[in-house]
Amino acid sequence: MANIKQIAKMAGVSISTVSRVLNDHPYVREEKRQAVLDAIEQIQYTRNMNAVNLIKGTTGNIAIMLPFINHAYFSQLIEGAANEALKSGFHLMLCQTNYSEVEETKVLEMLKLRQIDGTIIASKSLPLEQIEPYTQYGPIVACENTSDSSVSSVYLDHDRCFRKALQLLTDKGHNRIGFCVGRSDGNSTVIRRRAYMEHMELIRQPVQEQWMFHDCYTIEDGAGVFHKLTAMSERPTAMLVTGDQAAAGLLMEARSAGVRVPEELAIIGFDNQPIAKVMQLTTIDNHLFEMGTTAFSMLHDRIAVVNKEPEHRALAFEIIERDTV
Amino acid sequence: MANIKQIAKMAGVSISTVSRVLNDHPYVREEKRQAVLDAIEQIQYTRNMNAVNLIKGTTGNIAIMLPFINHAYFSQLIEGAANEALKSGFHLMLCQTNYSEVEETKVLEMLKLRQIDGTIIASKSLPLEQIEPYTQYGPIVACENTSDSSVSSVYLDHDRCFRKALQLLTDKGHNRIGFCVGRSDGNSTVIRRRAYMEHMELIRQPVQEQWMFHDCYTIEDGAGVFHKLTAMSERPTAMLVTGDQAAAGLLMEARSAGVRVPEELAIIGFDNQPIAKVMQLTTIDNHLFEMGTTAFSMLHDRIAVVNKEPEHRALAFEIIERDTV
DNA sequence: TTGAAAGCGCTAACAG
DNA sequence: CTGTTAGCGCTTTCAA
Repeated sequence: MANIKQIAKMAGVSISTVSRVLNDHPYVREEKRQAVLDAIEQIQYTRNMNAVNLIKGTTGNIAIMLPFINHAYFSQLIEGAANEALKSGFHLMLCQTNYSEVEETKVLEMLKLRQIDGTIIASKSLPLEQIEPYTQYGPIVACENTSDSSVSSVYLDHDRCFRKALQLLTDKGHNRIGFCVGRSDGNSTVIRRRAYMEHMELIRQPVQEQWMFHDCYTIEDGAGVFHKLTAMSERPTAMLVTGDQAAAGLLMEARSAGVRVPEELAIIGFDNQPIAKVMQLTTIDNHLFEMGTTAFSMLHDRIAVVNKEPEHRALAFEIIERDTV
Repeated sequence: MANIKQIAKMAGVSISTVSRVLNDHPYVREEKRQAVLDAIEQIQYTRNMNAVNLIKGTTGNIAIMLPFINHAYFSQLIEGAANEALKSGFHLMLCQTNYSEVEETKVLEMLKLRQIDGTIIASKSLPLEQIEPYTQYGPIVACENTSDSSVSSVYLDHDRCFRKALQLLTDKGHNRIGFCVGRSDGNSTVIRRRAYMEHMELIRQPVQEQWMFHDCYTIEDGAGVFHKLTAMSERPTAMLVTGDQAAAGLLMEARSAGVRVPEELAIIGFDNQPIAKVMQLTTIDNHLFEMGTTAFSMLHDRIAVVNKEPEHRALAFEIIERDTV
């Protein structure tokens, strides 16, 4: 395929001149520029970006690390990041890890291999200490609180968020409260669990282990929770469900089983997804799209300005009250 | 950062030897190999992939072109492709286009710029003639029928699929049938519309323009359709909805408005997504995940074997009968 | 304004 | 088995 040398020959100039017009440098006489442009047009020349990348040491690619894709939470996040990336002319590499530490490390290694200029960590299982060393190879922005780390972050304050939701439930007269979360060992789960424990203590309610559900991601998972609930002798009257998909599944089953919502069972979802609106589900809007855009722009800033201080930004959230509380 | 030369010096060998151990070539005496490995370990060396890419002319990256990400249809497709890509050690670049021809062209140009080794087109608006020329720069696999083109494809036979669904509706006694699709000018819409027209003629029913809805993607879009339907004096008794999200929205509103499903309104969705199962929605499983995996493996084959014949593969589909028909 | 030349870091003949 | 050498295609001093 055509290269810069051929263009130079065709246009009767040196390769430096070709490079100059390619890069919009000043100081190229108009007629030479035209000659180069003509030659480029004629043989349909395009730069070999690998050569450019080699010499520049950058690629214009960034990675986004996530466990799986087919989930509304990550889709929204990705969409936000992708939108911003598109605007800045960056390419987004999707790195699915299934929470495997080996795969997560591979993503980080890409930074060292100079295949990407930076990475967004949407969710991970690797401990932070194993991630930090990689910041010397390129900026990293995580979508969870990593304060005091060289890894920047944009996150939801799970503690405040959970407490506020619990308080709302209590205000509405619910004391028998349960919750559903994702990974049982995830960073956010630890925080939420603690917030929950403290709230229960505050309102002087015993804690029921069986009211805490893990691995709730999909509509079906939510539906499953309802059936587990009905099998219990002691049931909660309110559920906090992190993820509208799961919350919707729970709500759907509850309604079709004739349970009165919110009187017999109040539900608060998370993420403010379309399904929540249609089902009139009370939910917490945690600005996932904005999380994606912010993550990208923080990353972008750090790609542009080397050694920029790490930054940690908490996102606002709000409770959208609808019919399930 | 460290390069191959320094390793060579440290290990007391030539750069070729270093390259050989890096590439697992035979013919390297064990003690030299060990010396190289030690040096690599010592200064935490990793290859600069841009140099490798330059010389090899490949990147190990492929692109997936799609209009938007945050939609179950594409999420499933992406997940399939990403899964396969992961297995083969390829990286997936997410290229969101919003159906803009400019953006779509940019994705194709990446092939020329040697930023990717091939591309999957999940959905596009660019005419095929403008895509074909790019196959000289790398393989392209589209997720829609492109028979007789240099662009390979893996697709759903929309015609057969629509007819079969329409027939089911008719068999169940529904003659007043409407449908919802995505883009009004999309390739699949043309096919579906024709299948619909012919079916209506077959069963000697007049065609009602107002029963054909476009741009139905989300749950909310589906809910909106129900309200338009109720505002009509002449209403269909069955709807074919391409996309379970939209179908679910329609179904949800219908049920909560007290419409008897399927007697007064039968609904068939598409994609067999989790929401369909939970809502007991009859739907068509069109194997989207498989479409993604197949698209990738077809692409992969063509990256490995240059000038392999284009291939066109139709995927099977099946109707999952539940409670809405 | 322009061109020559020195790399960027690596691979792969080729000749030992 | 191993090293020398010639590039891959491009950018960027430096000198003219």
